[in-house]
Amino acid sequence: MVEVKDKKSHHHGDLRAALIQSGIEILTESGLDSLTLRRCAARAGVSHAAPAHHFDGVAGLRGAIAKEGFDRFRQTMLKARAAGGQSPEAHIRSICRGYLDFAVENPALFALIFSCGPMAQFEEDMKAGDASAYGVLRQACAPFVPPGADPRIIETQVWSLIHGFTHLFLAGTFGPANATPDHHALFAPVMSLLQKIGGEPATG
Amino acid sequence: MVEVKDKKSHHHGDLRAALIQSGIEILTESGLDSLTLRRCAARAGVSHAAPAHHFDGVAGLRGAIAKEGFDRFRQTMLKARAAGGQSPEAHIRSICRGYLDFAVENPALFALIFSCGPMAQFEEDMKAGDASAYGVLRQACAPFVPPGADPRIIETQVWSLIHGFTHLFLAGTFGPANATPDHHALFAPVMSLLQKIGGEPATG
DNA sequence: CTCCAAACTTGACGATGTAAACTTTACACA
DNA sequence: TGTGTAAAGTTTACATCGTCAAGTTTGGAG
Repeated sequence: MVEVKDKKSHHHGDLRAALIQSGIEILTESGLDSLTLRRCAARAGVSHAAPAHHFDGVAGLRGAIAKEGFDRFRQTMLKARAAGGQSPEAHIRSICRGYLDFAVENPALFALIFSCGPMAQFEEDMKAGDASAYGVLRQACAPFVPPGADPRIIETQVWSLIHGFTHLFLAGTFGPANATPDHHALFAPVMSLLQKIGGEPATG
Repeated sequence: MVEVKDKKSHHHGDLRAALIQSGIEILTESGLDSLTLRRCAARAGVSHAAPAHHFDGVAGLRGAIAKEGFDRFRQTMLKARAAGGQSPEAHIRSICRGYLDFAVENPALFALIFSCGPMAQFEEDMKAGDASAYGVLRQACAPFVPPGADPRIIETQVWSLIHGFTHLFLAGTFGPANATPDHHALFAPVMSLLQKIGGEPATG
């Protein structure tokens, strides 16, 4: 069958993907409170109860959107890494910039990702290593792990730092976010500490 | 401050405070999704539309609860500071422990505090200095600010680190939160980096 | 005592999530 | 080729939610 939806057809083609896409658009345009099963259905051009056949209630839809958002999150960081310098230090810096930029450009989606329960839907991603958004960060931390040390120490420090700054920045803790023309200026303390965390990459 | 006594109400003694208290209880017992105007009203023993006379819609109620939660947050940190050592390093460590502990013990309230728009309701608190939860943290950072330096640099680093760890911990990024008997064990990397951030207090 | 405004109630409306019953379509299978 | 069945989507219904409008109670000022 063709992937183009036939309006005469009772079936949609790929309603699940269409609903996720609609949800992300709604999130971007109208914020987290506007993300609704019925609105997603309407935007996808189906009846209000259609999503029930693809997601387990509104929580299921939110989880699926969060998962898709998590993947776009990862791609943003990969792109940032590729665009910057190629040293281990530059990699960490670029990825953290990508982290912040994604959140600033997709605040509602970012909030959704971190408000879907205990991230249960990413459990397999977390174990998949480099395939997940945090795998990219983990990869960037690896060169700075001293031989024999637990990599999670540095990972925890870097994740906490970049995520905390990003979340607080979105929350307006560092001043009204929309009044800040360049959020990278505020980002300097994080970058400087990042350098201190990394120190010298453990060569070998 | 709220004068509890003479706010002579006709039917209820102090419905506004009762609604906030009911909301916090609902949050603690049933989570963020269960926080509802009607449920708060029912628990406080009033009709479903009574809250409208004290808060501007559900957003107003959430904001008021967040504000009260923010104050309890601050008190938790103050208590932690008083219970620990009295050196500048011990102050920062105790406060960060209080930060994490409050979030672990009140996850829904913590989430609410950081999900109420751009924290507009705390604007005056932010400027009030030590009177706010972040004022306590700011105070603890002060001894480590080099003479003439911008205090916001170290503040940003410490806030981002402790808040990021706390938020990610609640989200389960470091593993299922309920499967972690002692969250302070995971906290070690943060503490070690905190020591590195602080370095030597700028004796003045 | 009268009267008013604040505090609260009642009733209604549209929007939402969800479940059940129904209809259409695709596809395996004979 | 024809048919049955299950998936996919629709329709209807219902409880709950936020919010508004109007009515009712209450305390106190004049």
